[in-house]
Amino acid sequence: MTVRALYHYDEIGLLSASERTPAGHRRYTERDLRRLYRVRALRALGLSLEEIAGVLDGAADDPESMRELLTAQLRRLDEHAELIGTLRQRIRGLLRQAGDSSGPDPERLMTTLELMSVFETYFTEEQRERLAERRNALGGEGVEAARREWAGLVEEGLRLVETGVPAEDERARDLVRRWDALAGGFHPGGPDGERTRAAARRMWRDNSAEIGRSLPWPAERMAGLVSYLEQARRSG
Amino acid sequence: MTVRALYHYDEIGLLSASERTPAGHRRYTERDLRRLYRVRALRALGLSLEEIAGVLDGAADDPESMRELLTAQLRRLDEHAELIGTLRQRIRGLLRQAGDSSGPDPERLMTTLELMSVFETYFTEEQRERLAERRNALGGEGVEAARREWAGLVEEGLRLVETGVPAEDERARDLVRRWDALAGGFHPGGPDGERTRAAARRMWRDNSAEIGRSLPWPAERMAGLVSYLEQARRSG
DNA sequence: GCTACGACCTCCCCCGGCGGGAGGTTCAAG
DNA sequence: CTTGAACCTCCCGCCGGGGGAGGTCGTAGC
Repeated sequence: MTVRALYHYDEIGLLSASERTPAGHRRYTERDLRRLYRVRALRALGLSLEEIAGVLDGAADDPESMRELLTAQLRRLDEHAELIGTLRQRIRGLLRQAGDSSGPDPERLMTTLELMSVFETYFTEEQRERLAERRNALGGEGVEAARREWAGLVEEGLRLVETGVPAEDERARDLVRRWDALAGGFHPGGPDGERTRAAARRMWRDNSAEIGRSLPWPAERMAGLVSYLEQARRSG
Repeated sequence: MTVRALYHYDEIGLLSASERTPAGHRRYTERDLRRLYRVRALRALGLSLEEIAGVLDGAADDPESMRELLTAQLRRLDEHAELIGTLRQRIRGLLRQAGDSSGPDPERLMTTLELMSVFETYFTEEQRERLAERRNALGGEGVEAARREWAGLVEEGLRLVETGVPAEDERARDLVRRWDALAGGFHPGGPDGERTRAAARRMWRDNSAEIGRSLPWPAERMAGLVSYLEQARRSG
């Protein structure tokens, strides 16, 4: 406990010495001291000074307020703990990614970071949770199989683009259908799924270069493919 | 993302638009945008802007810095999670105390809070952990038995005080010995135990009224008993 | 009684990570 | 040409105090 904290409590009216010596020095009475003890204990539980003032001044009127405050604080702590848990998971994932290949690859790590940010820009937290649920439901091999299948679709699409097949061609439209079916496995059902699908298309359209950076194909070829597929989708 | 945050990043030199229009409007280039993505992702992991600036500007020189930063952050999050865990335990304990008796008893709750603060004043965090270990080792019934035995000692001591038996009397010194033996079960062994014992005596001496408030005997009688025992201890 | 030296006082600026507003300029659509 | 939105700079505010300047007070030793 520093004297600055006491001055601060005095300033904000949370706890002031009820007496002063003629010279102006603060004299804390027994009652002040007891109030200080309560303040410190409640601070140590993570309550704000404002909340503490409220419960200490209003507790006489409403004996329930204390319990309400504590349960509310418990909820806040629970939420906070959950947040910390997800952050730990994420950081561990990043460290695994950075550490599993023999040489550390800061470029790949940075790209992953960028993609995390792009993801959070286009999907709400709720949507990201739904998507994570779907991904977990598919399991590791399911995701890996989808990735391989998708790689085949990309190769096929790049061939269509670069051999000059128009986007209105039935082959392009069929590719779009298979592409969307594959992506569909990662989206939740119902109107939520439609929303995440739309968000994903926006994300691809606005950031195909950025996303392409994490893929084995050159970013500009991916960008071309994305706009080609978009055109084919509109035409169908 | 608000524009204020971008201005702030500019101000502290973390991220500034590399170009400006003739009118002075910021133009963020593709590279700026990628840097922004990294900043946002690292912020979302709980890193400070200063740390982010450090790792983004120094990562080229030292590819290890990123990993170090992430592991350090992981440690911080672990500590934070542990703190939150203990706070939750405490709050749950307080809520139990407030809720088990039929009517809520805010006075008792307040007294408990005061005692928590007094405890934290006299024992370091490490010492409190040791004491908690000992208490857990004794178990619930062990603590309850000690409490009953101790109540007997208090009654005995109050009789000695109030019948005028001098503190130098053998009966008083014997009481002190049994008192200390009982308390000894709650203290760790070795020099640590000596330190926590000394801290406990200081706490009793300075705050017998405060502590007595939580006991079934009047505070001033407990205060008298404490100073009597102290005198007896010195005389022996 | 005098003189150190510590403890206390008030007043003010500082941290991080922005939010919000005032007051002015610029841009794009109608 | 106007109008409304977007942008700019500059400044004050939050929370829980930390730290220092510059002055006063209290007490212990000589």
